Amino acid sequence: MTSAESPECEGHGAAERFTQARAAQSMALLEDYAEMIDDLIVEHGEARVTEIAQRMGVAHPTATKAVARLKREGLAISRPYRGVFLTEAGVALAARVRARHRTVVDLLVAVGVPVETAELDAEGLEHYVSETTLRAFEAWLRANP
Amino acid sequence: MTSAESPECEGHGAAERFTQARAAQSMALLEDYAEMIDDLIVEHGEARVTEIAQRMGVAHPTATKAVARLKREGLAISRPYRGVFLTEAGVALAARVRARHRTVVDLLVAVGVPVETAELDAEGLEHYVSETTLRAFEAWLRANP
DNA sequence: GCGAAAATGAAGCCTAGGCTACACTTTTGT
DNA sequence: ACAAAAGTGTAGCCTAGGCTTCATTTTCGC
Ligand SMILES: [Mn+2]
Ligand SMILES: [Mn+2]
Ligand SMILES: [Mn+2]
Ligand SMILES: [Mn+2]
Repeated sequence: MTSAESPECEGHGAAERFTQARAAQSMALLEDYAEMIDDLIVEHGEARVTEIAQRMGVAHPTATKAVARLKREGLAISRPYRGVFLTEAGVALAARVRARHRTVVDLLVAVGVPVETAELDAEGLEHYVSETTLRAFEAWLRANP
Repeated sequence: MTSAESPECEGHGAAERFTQARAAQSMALLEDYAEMIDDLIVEHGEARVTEIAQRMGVAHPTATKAVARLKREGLAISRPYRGVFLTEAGVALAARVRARHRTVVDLLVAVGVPVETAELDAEGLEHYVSETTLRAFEAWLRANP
């Protein structure tokens, strides 16, 4: 539309895409930390801030801030100088995120992306895969084994 | 690896994934604005801040800040109370981003994602698709027409 | 041409998410 | 048992990217 052709041809469809992408972005950090904390608990029985920071590739106060946000959102609990643990909601999120991550990697590999690259890209991609798209991926993978 | 089995079994491979994802994220905003400004110039001959803001779904000062960053990075130029234009580098970025966006949508649709959903998800996904993955998508689409 | 409307700029506030520096607590080794 | 080392918390700084509010400029209608 050059300016005001029809009252509402588009112009509102465009913004929605970006708004949704921004919403997904705001969950990305939470999702990655939840999954990683769950990994650490499985491996070590607890998740320590220092190791979370190491694996995320950030300084330890950065990890501390992320944990604070997880707690604020009801996804984690912790006490001073003790390990970090996930709430029920946190564990559920971690499980969902881990499954989605795997599906994304599987689909990438299935269409010819090298495994190494698939692992790298999936870490960013996963957070923008909607439920609908995820189900489409799963269906396609089942149909193309 | 419970703690320190082998000197460097892993623990450094994990962080790289997140570091790469963060790097991609820092380019996402620039990419979307460059593409949109290019769209507007093609449609209207120029890109006005108000319309950029409308299409991005943000307030106009937010768009102004984004344009300031584009200028700082050598991707755009503008003068007070006049339209925004792209530099050669900006036009090149826009073209690359537009092509990648289209490829991502095409691949999603090809594996069974509804077009509407593909358009929504692609707006976030595109920024995390590496060159290697993009080429794999293109090859797969050629092989599965 | 001029006044009203629209667009733009500028200032200032907020949160998220990075960082360093430093203080404090816990763990560890002798 | 106690000193050193490791881990953790806190404070404070930075940038990006949202927002509102208000001043200024341009554009438009008459
Ligand atoms: Mn991730
Ligand atoms: Mn992941
Ligand atoms: Mn985008
Ligand atoms: Mn796009």
